[in-house]
Amino acid sequence: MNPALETIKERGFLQQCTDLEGLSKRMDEGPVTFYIGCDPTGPSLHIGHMVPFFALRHLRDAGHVGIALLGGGTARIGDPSGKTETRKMISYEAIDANAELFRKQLDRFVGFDGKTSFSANNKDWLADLNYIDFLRDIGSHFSVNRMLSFEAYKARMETGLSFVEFNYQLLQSYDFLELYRRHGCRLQIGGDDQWGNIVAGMELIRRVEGAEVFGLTFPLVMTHDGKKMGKTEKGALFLDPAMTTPYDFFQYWRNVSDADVLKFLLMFTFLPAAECRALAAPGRDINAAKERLAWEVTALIHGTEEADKALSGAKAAFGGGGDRSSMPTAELSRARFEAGYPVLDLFVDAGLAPTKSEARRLVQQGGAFVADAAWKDEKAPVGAGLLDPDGELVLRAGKKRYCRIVAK
RNA sequence: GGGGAGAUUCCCGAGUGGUCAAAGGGGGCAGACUGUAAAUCUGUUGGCUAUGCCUUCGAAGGUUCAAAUCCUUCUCUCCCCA
Repeated sequence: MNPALETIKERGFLQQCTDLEGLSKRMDEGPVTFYIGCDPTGPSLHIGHMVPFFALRHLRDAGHVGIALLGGGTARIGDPSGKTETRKMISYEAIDANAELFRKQLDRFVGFDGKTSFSANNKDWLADLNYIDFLRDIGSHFSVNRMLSFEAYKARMETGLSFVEFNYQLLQSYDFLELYRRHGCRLQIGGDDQWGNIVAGMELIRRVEGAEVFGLTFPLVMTHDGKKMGKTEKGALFLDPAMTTPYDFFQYWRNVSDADVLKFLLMFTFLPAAECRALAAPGRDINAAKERLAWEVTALIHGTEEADKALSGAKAAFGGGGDRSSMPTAELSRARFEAGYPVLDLFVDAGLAPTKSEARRLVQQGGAFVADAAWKDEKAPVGAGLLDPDGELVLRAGKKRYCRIVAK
């Protein structure tokens, strides 16, 4: 098999391929142009979006040409694949703004050079489509019977599917065709929920252009206990540091299940596969492997400096040395400590509890720690005497949530 | 266009005049056990100036001493027929 494909497979990115042998042969012959689509439906990419882009880098590094297609046009109607209900419509302005944010984040991760990797936006050819022409030229190639047999639509037959969403597949197929015409794109890669759309695009190109193109999907990445990877209590694991801090991002990886460590090392880092396997080998310190995983992924997304800081902050919090100033920090008024800071307010102000009732529960259940000692009395105020000489104080909620307070 | 069913707290879902901040499950949080893992067990899960007060059962009105529960209008969803 083609070495680039071998890498993809070895690292766990290969779920299905329309013609593995044919694709392999094609890739042996020379650079293949491929694309990944991604609809800008929110203000930031999250880690779940990134799986195909890790693959893009592997393929790109093997000499192939990757296109990141922003779905500025398709986001206007919403993809029903893998969803159980209609997504809310987003304003055109918001989509355009999101697309630009996505493009910047992707540029940072992929490094678009305009030759071996670049971005495109399907708004450029979808926004001004003529309905009649589109039906005539594209729509006539689609069979409703066939579309209804696709798993992506089947699931929605129960809950309802609007006509608009039903057309998503046509637009995505048209994207593939357009990229084939403009850039000679011969391969579309994406999550396994895109299989139906990818195959449809492939068939459209065969009918219209008589050309053979390929599709390849990645497994839907689940944690070993069956949850969607990258989902936290607070929502997804975002790339935007303002939405998910590098520290929290780091902690997510530091806390993955033992059973997921190897899989995540292979998929979300660029460490050689042999090294990944060695790190996660039985008998090796699994926590060291998690720490490495966390550092590597954080460094890829936020840079090595932020990764170092997150690691250092985590070590300080969990008692492994490190630098306390890298811990999550909140600045509070010194005067309030001098007046006696009500504990409940303190935990709320530090961001460790969303409401005072939650803070109260925390204290009552023995999960509130001030300077490493459990605080038992919800009524007792925290005085300035507990601040260390630097005017600092470490609070902890439960076992893992830390906040360093700096009194000013 | 006609007929029917429904909208409950983060999610699913019970509740059909006071005993309802609302059963049960899921999820979350906390405790125990641990390795910042998993599994398991226990507790907890609207807010607050707190033995009480305020907000919440699709929206707005109304009946009543008292409404998630009854009436009116509206919005939305689903199903059947055309």
